[in-house]
Amino acid sequence: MAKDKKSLKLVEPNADAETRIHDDHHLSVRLWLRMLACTNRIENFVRQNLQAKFSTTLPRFDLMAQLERAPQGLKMSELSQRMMVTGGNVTGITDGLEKEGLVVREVDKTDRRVFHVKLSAEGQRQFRRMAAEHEQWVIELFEGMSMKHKNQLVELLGELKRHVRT
Amino acid sequence: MAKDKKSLKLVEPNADAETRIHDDHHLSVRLWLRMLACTNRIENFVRQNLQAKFSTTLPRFDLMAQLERAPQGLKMSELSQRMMVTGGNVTGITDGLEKEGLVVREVDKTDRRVFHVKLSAEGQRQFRRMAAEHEQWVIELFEGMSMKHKNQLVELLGELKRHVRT
DNA sequence: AAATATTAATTGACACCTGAAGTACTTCGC
DNA sequence: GCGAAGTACTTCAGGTGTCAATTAATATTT
Repeated sequence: MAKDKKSLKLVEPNADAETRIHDDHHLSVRLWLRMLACTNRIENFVRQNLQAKFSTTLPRFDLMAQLERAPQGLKMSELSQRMMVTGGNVTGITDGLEKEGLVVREVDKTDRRVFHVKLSAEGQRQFRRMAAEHEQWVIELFEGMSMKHKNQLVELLGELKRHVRT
Repeated sequence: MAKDKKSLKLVEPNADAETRIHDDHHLSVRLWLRMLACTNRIENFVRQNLQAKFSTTLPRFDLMAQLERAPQGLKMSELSQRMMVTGGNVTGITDGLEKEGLVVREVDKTDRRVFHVKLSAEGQRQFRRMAAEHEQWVIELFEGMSMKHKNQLVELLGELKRHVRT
């Protein structure tokens, strides 16, 4: 049952658009699941290594990494923001690191509500050792991929990050 | 102190290679951090919505999603593999869902160690409602990005996923 | 200055997650 | 058949994560 040309012109563009939209939606979910799978694998690998070689955890490492880049110290709220976790969580991790002497809470002179969290000398030493290894693990994980493709990924993820703001 | 041509030929290519390698290493870490930032944002968004609109959590949703695609049921170990989490964890999440009647554990006829976990009728109903909304959230999050770029991302992440195989 | 609102950090309840140890069952090798 | 090895799942301790409520200090309003 062939349709005449007029009918085709009216109907098919809509059908195509719908197909395109449907594919696009499917594509978004597919993309999200694939992203999740990749990060999970890498995260698991890094976490296992941190545990096996340094008896520490990813959140502890992450917190120390933030502090290493901020020698003047960071407020609890700043850590919370940068680590993208809630404040209560930061309290717990900081407590643990402080108990082990890797981190110190310094009181603010003018606002007694805030702490400036800093790496201790021991914390710096330990972090540097871990960071060097950590970099190797990441390099190893990504070594199968060409620099060109890595650059493309960084670029596309940057775009995504901007769109996902808030 | 100028070096002669022979010396230059020997040394400079190495220097360039080292620079390139260093950039490449830096790039890998940069890429990893950016990936992590993206997935964290999306994950937080989805988790908050699941909590607010369905009073459930991402792991529960994830487990149900796995079961929905496998009407014949999945063993605990299969769930563990597919969700990329440990077995002990799956036990806990399944316990919770079973207690709420969304999931059932059926014993295997021939091997009394294994369970076949399935969605209950109620579980299927509830999951379908959640899945429809979930898809909308994901589409919304990715809507700023062109289909072409999404396809590129899927492609590149697929390559990465293959390389990261344990 | 006193009342009110806002902000920084902590606490507590609950869910997740891992790794290691434990239980129950099946299979292997003789 | 029978004991050892292996497999499927659970349990437990400890760290991570959320949200909501709380405490303490600072800012604002009147």
